[in-house]
Amino acid sequence: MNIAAQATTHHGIREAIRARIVGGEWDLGELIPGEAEFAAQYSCSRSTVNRALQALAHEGIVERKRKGGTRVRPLQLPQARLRIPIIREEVQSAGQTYSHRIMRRERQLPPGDVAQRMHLPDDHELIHLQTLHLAGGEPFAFERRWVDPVTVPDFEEADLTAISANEWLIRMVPFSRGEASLLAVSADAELAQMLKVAPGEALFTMERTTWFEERSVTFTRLHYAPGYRLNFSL
Amino acid sequence: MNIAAQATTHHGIREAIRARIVGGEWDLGELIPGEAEFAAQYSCSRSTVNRALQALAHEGIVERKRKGGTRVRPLQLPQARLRIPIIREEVQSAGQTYSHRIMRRERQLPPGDVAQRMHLPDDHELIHLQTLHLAGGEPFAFERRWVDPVTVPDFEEADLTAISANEWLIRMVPFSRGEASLLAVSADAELAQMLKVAPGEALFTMERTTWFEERSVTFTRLHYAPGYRLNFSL
DNA sequence: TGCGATATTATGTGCATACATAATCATGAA
DNA sequence: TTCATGATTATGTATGCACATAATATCGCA
Repeated sequence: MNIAAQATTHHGIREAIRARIVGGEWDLGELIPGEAEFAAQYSCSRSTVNRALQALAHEGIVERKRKGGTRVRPLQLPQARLRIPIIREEVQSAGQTYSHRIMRRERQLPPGDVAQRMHLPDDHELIHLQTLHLAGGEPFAFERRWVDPVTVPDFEEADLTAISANEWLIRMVPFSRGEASLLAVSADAELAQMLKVAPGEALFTMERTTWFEERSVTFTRLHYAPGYRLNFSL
Repeated sequence: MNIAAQATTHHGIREAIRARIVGGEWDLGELIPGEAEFAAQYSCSRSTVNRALQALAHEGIVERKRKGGTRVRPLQLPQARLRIPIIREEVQSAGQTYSHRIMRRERQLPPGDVAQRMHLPDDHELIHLQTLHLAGGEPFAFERRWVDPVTVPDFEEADLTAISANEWLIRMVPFSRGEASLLAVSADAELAQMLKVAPGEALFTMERTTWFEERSVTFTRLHYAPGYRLNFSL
């Protein structure tokens, strides 16, 4: 019933142990054999078993404690690696031609909730950008973005016709960390007009705030046209 | 500017190198020093550097190729680890009391789209369950679930008053893999009544299909009450 | 010059060993 | 009995070494 009888590679052993766990050899929360025991079973060194078990712990399959041993994780909480898609790639990989139109671009005071999410004072001016993303000429998503010109001084003169603001920022300020929320909103009049849908339509929405070393970079609110799904595997 | 000057532990070195990458010491796509070079710089063994760089590669910060060396990843695509919350924990961690009411429970043929998502023929009977999840007595989310009684024969007689179907299934069929989609839907009449909102309201919705070793376990469509946000960090 | 064989090189991996660290268990004194 | 102390034990981690593997560079020959 083993998935495959591999050589004594660390991920061969990882898969072997995973199969035994999934196969129900041990109950949830139960202690599984120690590294030395596995090493003997698979005739490999303890280091190799260690790497295998560490990988399983990293995945959340098992929990390990010094001296406490390794046990099957009691409640297997589903988790997934979610890739935030780049809109252009998303559209193109669906076989459609991508384009975008900048509807608005100006320097202004942000609304209170935006300033709050970016951890900025109310009187801090930001660059406000509205972009309509199109797939095959049809509205795909509408984006409202605020950028902090203090953190990204070059943004104000950036040429955003060839490359979208999102990709421009990723290129200029990589390795920024951030927070994101997913939610559903009803289309207001402006959104309805932009996306060519009826007011009140349910729109899948993603908000993102990103920082680079404690300095706010950008906040975006992205509304997808109806029918959009964000898929991932768990 | 170093995060911290640790000893020569593999994750000390990992963070040191990460800081140098983030600090812009090398351009995007540029080759960074080899393992031997880093080992010399930090006076540790090549194995230790190897682990550190492998971790960074796993994170997507760098790309490694045998003989090709290690280079900073050209386009840093944002990705996140999304934890699918368990509703009870979600409600309780917000300080509210959780409860649920089973509104419906019967064996029936599923709608075509459900059968399709579970990779089942149209004439395969499933257990259909409708549950209202409440936070502090108020509707929090409404769930329609289909369970395959062939894969999970015990489910039909499961006592779902103390424990929710979701947690029951996680306990009985752990380690199942699956797919999920996030989307926005407008409340139909039934949803509006269940969640006590106006028809047409935008509802954040999660669909999940899970399998255990090629056998379908369950498909759920979960509609959250308005105002819900799924938060995560990137 | 063109091309295939060979050498070189950077990462990938396994192993034996040594020591570190944290939690538990056993011991013994108050 | 209770509590402090030290022994025990399982995992965590670093190291030197050997060899595997893949991609590139180089060389030699036609």
